[in-house]
Amino acid sequence: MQESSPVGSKTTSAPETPLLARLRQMIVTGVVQPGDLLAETALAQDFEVSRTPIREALKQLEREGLVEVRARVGTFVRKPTQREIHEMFSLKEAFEGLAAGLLARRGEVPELEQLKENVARSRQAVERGDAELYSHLVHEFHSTLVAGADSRKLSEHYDLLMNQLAYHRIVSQTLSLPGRLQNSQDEHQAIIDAISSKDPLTAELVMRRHVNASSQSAALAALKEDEEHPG
Amino acid sequence: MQESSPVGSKTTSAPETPLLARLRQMIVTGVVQPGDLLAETALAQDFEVSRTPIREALKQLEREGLVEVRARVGTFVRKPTQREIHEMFSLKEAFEGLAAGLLARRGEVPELEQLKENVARSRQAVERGDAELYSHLVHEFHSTLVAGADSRKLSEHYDLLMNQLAYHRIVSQTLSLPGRLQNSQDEHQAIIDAISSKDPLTAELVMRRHVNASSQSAALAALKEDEEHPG
DNA sequence: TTACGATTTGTTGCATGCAAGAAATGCTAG
DNA sequence: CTAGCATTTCTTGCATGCAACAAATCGTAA
Repeated sequence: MQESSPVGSKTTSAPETPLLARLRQMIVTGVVQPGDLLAETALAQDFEVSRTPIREALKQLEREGLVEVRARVGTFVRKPTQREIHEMFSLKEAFEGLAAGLLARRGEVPELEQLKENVARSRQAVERGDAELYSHLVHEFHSTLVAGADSRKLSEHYDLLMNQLAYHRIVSQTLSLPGRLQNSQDEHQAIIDAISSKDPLTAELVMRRHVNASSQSAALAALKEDEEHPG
Repeated sequence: MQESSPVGSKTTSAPETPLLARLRQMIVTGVVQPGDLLAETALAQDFEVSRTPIREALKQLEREGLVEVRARVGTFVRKPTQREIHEMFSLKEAFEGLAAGLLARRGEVPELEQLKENVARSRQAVERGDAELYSHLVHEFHSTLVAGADSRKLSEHYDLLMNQLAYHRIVSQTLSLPGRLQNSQDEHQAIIDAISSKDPLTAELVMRRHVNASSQSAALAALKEDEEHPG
């Protein structure tokens, strides 16, 4: 265990391999679906590398909760349980509430401007009835808000969480929209107001109420979706 | 991308290898210190396995933020930056606040009894002036509280966080505790009271104030420590 | 037809060899 | 003595071979 030099960790660690990113993308976007087998040999051929780097990527995805590696059986795309989804929504509320509070403390930052623009564009999307665009903008709103908290550790945990929730999100999103659309829009505006007035406590409170309301309707939709297409 | 059977993820995924656990333990307990080189070949000989499983473990520890792998240079034990420590304390507050709220909603559960016993034992430790025992009990208090939230996902994120904070904890806690000893004890009691009366909002609020106060004290101690022994 | 056992197939786990590159070392010239 | 360059050493990255095991398949007997 010899000693050496580098103790001051730099600003950030090395960027992850493109291979890992591509595999993760395939899962969260639903290109491969829960239950599908991800065989190392097959992937190695597809990506034109050996099994070794594939293996490393799959191991990481296992830790991220996206796949399940069963020894000497295979690696399978994982589907979160209903309970896990519920737990993850609780965490989402905590993370985004924290982010809103931190952002409110920061004052005038570019992310705040981006949020305002986002709400403006969202309003147009609502008027036009463009559900797809609105969905995209909602996602962007939450991403921007967390990024605006300016906390790398928070972002890491948040990304980890949202990757596991992503597949679930895209299947339930469209279903949960209609009823909550206008409410959601109003809540976004309220969040921005609280942040703009540098009121961290209110910002967090309003944010958490918003996430909670969204989560409940999304969870409801997911449950319905799951009953129709079990397993 | 052929399809297959297992879609219902079981209660839990496979337990991690003992090798990974041992390596992680070496880092969080300070057996190897920030900046130390963890060479794959050397570790392979120590653990009497080939480089392959060592590699996998090190990669995972990199994902957990405990080591930094520099390509074709070496794998080094990582030391969080002051900023990262600050960010992690924010997350700790959010996690434990969430846990306190969830626990307060659960009513009578064994973990609540354990917390009460913990406070009782802590009081004795305070009277005896047993700082080491008290330090241990403080850690146990927080662990039990999070476990009592009964959320696997929360626990996963919390463990991930605390592993990165562990080394920092053992070097700074002994310094930061003495001054806050009685305060900390009172706050623990207040947290239990709120949980016992099934008041989630108060439980979370009190918990967060407690974590915040402890964190500030710890961060201060760490800063002082760091000035004397710069990384 | 059905139940059951042997065999075949498919998968991951691990060991090992080699190459690429970074860093330390030593050597040489001034 | 110092600076700079060549060389050596040490490290990880990747490819590949083989073993262990699980599961599916096929054949056989009742």
